[in-house]
Amino acid sequence: MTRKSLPSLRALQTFEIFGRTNSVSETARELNVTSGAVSQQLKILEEQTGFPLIMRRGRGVYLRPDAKTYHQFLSEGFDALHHAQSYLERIAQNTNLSISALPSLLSKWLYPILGDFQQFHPNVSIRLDSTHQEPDRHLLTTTFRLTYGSAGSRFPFYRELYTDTIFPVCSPSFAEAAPEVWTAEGLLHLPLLRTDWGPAYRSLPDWEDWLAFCGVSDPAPKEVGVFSLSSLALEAAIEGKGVALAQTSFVERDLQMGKLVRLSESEMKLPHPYFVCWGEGALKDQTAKSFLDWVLSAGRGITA
Amino acid sequence: MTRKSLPSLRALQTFEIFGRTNSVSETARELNVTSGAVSQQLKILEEQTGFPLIMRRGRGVYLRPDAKTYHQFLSEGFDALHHAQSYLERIAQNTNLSISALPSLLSKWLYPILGDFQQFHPNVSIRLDSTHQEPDRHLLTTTFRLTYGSAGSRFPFYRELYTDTIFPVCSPSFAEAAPEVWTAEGLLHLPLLRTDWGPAYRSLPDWEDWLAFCGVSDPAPKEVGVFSLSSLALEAAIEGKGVALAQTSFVERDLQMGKLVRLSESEMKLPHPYFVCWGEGALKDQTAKSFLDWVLSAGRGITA
DNA sequence: AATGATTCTTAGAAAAACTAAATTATGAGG
DNA sequence: CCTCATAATTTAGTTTTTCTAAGAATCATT
Repeated sequence: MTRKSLPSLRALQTFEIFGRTNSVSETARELNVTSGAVSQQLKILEEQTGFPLIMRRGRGVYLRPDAKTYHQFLSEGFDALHHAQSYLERIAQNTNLSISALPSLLSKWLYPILGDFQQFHPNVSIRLDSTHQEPDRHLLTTTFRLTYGSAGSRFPFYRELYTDTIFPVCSPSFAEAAPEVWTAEGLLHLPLLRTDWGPAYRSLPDWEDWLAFCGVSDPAPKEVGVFSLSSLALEAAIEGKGVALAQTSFVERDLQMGKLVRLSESEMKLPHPYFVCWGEGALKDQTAKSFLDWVLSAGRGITA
Repeated sequence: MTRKSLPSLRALQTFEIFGRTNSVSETARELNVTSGAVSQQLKILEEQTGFPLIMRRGRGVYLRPDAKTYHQFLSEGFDALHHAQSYLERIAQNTNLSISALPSLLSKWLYPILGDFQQFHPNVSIRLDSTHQEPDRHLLTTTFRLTYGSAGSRFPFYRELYTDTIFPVCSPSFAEAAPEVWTAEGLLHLPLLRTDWGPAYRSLPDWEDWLAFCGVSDPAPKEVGVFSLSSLALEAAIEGKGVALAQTSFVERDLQMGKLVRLSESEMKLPHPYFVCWGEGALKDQTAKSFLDWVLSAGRGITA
């Protein structure tokens, strides 16, 4: 990821302005320096790039034909830097929220309901970060982190959102084609979509746990795919590729819309709850406080 | 066009790397400086922007939530600078031609036939610049300039390309609807598309000149539009908006393709020829020499 | 409590950028 | 052709910025 080193940035900047103005003295004026300084910077750039960028002729100085495209690219770069700068000035007064969450939790639970919050806080710009990677432990880099289980308790402050429950689901057409989906034993010989939670979330129940929970004695299911995110496993189930273990909070909409059917009345509790976490000074901000209240009440909606 | 001043570029660069690595020492490594230097630059950026970008906590340093977007924009900027740099390294060995020409001459004559040249010089990359503005008088900034009349003789070297002739044209459907287009007198009451050549090219003939040339005594034509480029007037004629004065070299294709019809057998010579111009060292390059030969022979094709 | 890894803080050193003034080149105007 | 005005360059010396080095502080881990 390390990039090559650039020529002197000051020289690049000088060259960029010179390319626009085609005049040393005008460039000097824009940079608030003397024309001698500009002259030197241009020479430095030619030395450092090893490329003759400029033609000098008496009292005139001109970009070489080849250098014009180079100059255009540089201009775009400096434009972007200026843009970044004006962005910074804009956000200086705005209220902002930055929320990091586990990918599936974000895409399947928080994001679909986030509109409800924004409706009441239309001027708040929210930055979402979808990552498995837990942020710094003090939560300085993000206002809130939504995560699962023990990961939550490692942050300075945290509160339980809800404890999810799981049950098997599949697409309606799949259920019609394979009536044995309705019994736990029947599942054994069907394609089961498995979620690989990764080393940090080993404790999350998988098909073996579900089958044991249902009293199946020798759980050796047929396996078709390992998905790194539960949202991907659910997509596959919707497409009729097999049966997935779904979390209540993640499939509410898909069940309502008839894209998935629930295959069992009983359900299994996850061993840990989801948490919302924040850092030391986070709640000083009124908007952050509102968000916390809102997200907690949304979490209570799941349990109820 | 003058832009606002940026914070210290070195500080921006340091911050950009820090935002990617999230580590002072790693940033120091990438910049080949000590970590103390990085620490200072980050502080300088915060001072200059007046915005708290970074949270410090013991041995850890973190981007503030708000600063992440700022950092992304900066990253794009530096990406562009790196891109410019790699472009420069790439073109270092290539043969390049840079050609500046009057807009209509470029789009209506040179560009359509340029493929013939490139066919025989496939490795030559050509940069085209379409502008009314004449380049520096020594032609250091562009290899060739194609221009009209006296403008050509102000460059160190120049040769005549061709002297164009003009005649009226309109779309076939327009001619059908208004049979009076075929006589000069008939034109007087039709919508005539006029080209405004600007102060530098006053000598170019307009409708008044054409009507006088045809012997019409009191030329006071009805006028519908002034177009700053002759190529725009031709577009309007093709769309059936009226009658335009066309140059032979600009409408050859449109006549062949039946988009326009020529309304008079006679034609009027332009007072001056087009020129191809170049600067002192230009012909040292073999490719430039080939281009000159080619463009001159293409120009002879018009006169013949 | 010791250890190791990381960052921060200084003072002073090194490098980069700048100024001022002399110098060169050229174009414009008489 | 000569002179004047304009622009850019060069050089020496100064100012500013950036860097290093070494010690202090913080905090997770052992």
